[in-house]
Amino acid sequence: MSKENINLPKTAFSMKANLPTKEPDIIDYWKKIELYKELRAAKKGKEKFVLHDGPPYANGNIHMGTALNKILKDIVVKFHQMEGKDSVYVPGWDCHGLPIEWKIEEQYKKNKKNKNEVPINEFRKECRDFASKWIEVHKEQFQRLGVIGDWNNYYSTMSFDAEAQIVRELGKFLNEGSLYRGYKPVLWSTVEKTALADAEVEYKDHKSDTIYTSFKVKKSNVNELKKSEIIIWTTTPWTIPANKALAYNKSLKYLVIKIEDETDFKGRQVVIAEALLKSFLEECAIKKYSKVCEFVGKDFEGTICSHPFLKIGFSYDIPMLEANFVTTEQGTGIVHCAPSHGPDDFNLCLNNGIKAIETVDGDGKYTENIPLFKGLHIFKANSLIIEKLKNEKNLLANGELIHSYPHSWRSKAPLVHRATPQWFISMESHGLRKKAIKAIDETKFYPSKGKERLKSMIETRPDWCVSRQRVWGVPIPVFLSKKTNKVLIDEEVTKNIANIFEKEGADCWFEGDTQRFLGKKYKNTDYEKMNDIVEVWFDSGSTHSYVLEKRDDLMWPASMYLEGSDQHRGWFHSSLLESCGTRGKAPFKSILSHGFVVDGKGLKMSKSLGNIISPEDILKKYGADILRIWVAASDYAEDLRIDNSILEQHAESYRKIRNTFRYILGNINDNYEKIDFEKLEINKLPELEQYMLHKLYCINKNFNKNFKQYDFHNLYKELLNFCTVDLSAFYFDIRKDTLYCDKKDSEKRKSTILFLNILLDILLKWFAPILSFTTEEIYSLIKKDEKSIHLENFPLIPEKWKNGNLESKWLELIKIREICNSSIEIKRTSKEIGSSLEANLIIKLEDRLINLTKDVDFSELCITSNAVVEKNNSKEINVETLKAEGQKCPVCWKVSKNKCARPNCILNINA
RNA sequence: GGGCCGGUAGCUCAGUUGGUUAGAGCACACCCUUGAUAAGGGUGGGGUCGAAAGUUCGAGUCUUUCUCGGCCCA
Repeated sequence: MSKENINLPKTAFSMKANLPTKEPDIIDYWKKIELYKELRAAKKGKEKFVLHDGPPYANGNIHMGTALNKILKDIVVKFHQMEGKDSVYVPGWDCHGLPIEWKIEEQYKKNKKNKNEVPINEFRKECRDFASKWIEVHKEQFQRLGVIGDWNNYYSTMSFDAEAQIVRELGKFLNEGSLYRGYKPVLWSTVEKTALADAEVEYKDHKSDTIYTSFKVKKSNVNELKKSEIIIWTTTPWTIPANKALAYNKSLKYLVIKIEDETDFKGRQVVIAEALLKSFLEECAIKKYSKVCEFVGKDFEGTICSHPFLKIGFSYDIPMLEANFVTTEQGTGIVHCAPSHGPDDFNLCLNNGIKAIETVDGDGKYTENIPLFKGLHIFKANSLIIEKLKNEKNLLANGELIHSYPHSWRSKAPLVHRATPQWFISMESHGLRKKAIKAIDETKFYPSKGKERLKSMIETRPDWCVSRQRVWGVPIPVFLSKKTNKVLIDEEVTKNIANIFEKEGADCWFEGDTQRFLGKKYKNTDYEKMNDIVEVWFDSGSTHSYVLEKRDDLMWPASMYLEGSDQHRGWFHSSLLESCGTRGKAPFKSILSHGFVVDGKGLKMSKSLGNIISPEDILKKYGADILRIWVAASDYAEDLRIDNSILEQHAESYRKIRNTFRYILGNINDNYEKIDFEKLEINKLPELEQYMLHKLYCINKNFNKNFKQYDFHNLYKELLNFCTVDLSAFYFDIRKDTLYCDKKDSEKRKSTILFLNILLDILLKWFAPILSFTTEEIYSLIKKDEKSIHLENFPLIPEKWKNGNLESKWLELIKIREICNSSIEIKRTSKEIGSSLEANLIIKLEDRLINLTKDVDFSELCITSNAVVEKNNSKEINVETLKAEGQKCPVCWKVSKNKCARPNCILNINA
């Protein structure tokens, strides 16, 4: 009966969220109202914030890392939009490259189709279709996360305009002269028949053949050396036929020893680093020997050796060269150098006038430059080489070694270093390295440690190899003169090629008449068209040129690039180099990098550990808003942990937030009234509401501070704590009495409702970038005429809400309240009372606090039936709890011997 | 193997230039409430700050070594 006399909360906002079924409806709604267009229209002409999307590879379903990245981007974009900026987000995809090519080749293998018999453009079309298919899948998956962007006008690296612009960009390097044709050993896969990018290489254990072999000294300034042989150790016997030099360390100590064992080497003098003598003797099973002499490495200067295969046709001189990469970690202290098969070897030889030649072809077979072995596959050569070395009596020992070795990430086949003609962008010739380092200094990094990470990479990286011997990509638009073998450099030709690509796509490079690329100035019979393609990092590193610069809705440079920390060597890196090379500046003003998603124990997710958790499963079980909370609550500067218990915890927090909204909505009965903050007459409000306004002011201040630093986990934590500590356990609990029991026209109740309206307005906006779905659900409930919460701006909280005096007073009150609670708890545990309304308080305070709190009703604050304040002679706060005696008011449930003080109380009405 | 980054309660995170008994929320336990109810309130337990050594009157904070994890590189 009494329930009719009180105002119980009533709302259409359900307690149960049901996000997995509700969220897709909200996405449909956003599509229907064309939210992205609305967002642009709402901020037309405002300052832009452009988060330029790093294109994910259009291949396979998204994983947690992608989900994290996209949600974080969306949170940043939404924050800036609500800050008042025109915050534009255009998603993009990376489409060219080896992984897709492999997928198509796999299909061919399944269907017993031979790739070499398929016309190149038919193959390319299949790659293109494959990428297109995955773009569509990704689009749905990203939108399901709540990500708002220009999904209808996304960019891709394979669009014709992109392919054309990539040609123009590369042309800039070509025409200025920093793109050069070099001959360098690159990591090569004999299975895929291509050079591999660093990112395409994985290191894992591999069993290699090892040999100790000897090089006879032909000429030396040291007498004892003239009668000696140099010993080398290698894990790649197949490179011996390509040997062109030996390297020593000038500061190491070396020994000449005479072997006495009854072997091929009996009586021969060999040279070895002193530090490695022991292991050498052991591994070569040398028992008897004598020391002849010792000397330091620099004495090797001028020494010339002959090849172990001297007698079977390898008659060229082998000089000994000084190199600081020679160490005493393993081997003999002298390193065999094959300039075609190792970067160190290559550089050392180049500096000494020894050029790398083509020793091994793309299939992994020796070329005609290697006598005796021509046509033999290098992976089958070791045993033959070992046998021949034995025949020549130049093999001391051979064995096997398991060590970390580069492999192709696709085929898992071991890789080799192979000298091939490649296209490079020089880091030095036009000051690229310098420009890039300067650009890094001018960029803001979140977290700041990213700056050093990127810088140290740029400082030490070699020239950028931009060519690949594959087909699915943008062709390197270059012609070589058949007469001079020189590169044709003519801006007009580059421009011409780009314009053709723009209309027809890059496929046309591979078929039809080449004359039209050359124009009228040159004859196609005089030039050879190159068939290499551009590596994909150049594709994506150029997005700033064909996305940021080309689109009217975007701007160059971007406000921010936001990717996983691995992209310091990926997209951040290639974008920086490309842009500094062509424009002298970075294409971004700031970089935000995030860590990796790991499991609950901090281990990376892997099939073998079985700890992989997919976004799809989370969406099905919890919904996107929970995933978004996980992103917001985690510290992205480090790795982000996720597992079921972590998600469960965030789901629990979500329920708390949801119920906070539900309490407000219930008490205002879903009748939201917009309050003008500026016109608010604060002084007319009860002090509690004034204090809560001050609270809002403070939290807003921190909110803005945290946002400025992209410190979302602290921002979210403060909001969550506000909901639990300040609202649920404090303000809401206290004001239940007023809301439920006061007459609707009571001033206090009206003030409470007023505050709840303010609170709802502010909370919705604060949470909108994170809880994109839930806040929209609420918004649609209370604002029938407005389209979306995401079109709103963050609240502007008037300075006059700040009230420092009130804060210090209420901090004291809260302290007293806590002591009261402890006192009540004692009586509760002893079962003397149950509800706090069964208690009366006697609070003893010192004079200072008595004066401070003389207008305070502690029974209201502590939710008890009565509370009296008495003077305390000590500085302590003492509280005594007594069981309230009398009758329980059926309306407000306060226990009293007297009549209820409330005017609308039933007891009074009946009396 | 090398470089960089990190390890604070079961979980997510605070912890200012080294300075009292290391904090918050969640989770947990117990109690209350049944007018936010698959909700709400109260109280409480829980940490040798990854390990060891060192510098210091004093170390979560500085140094070194080790260990575990992550990213990048070879």
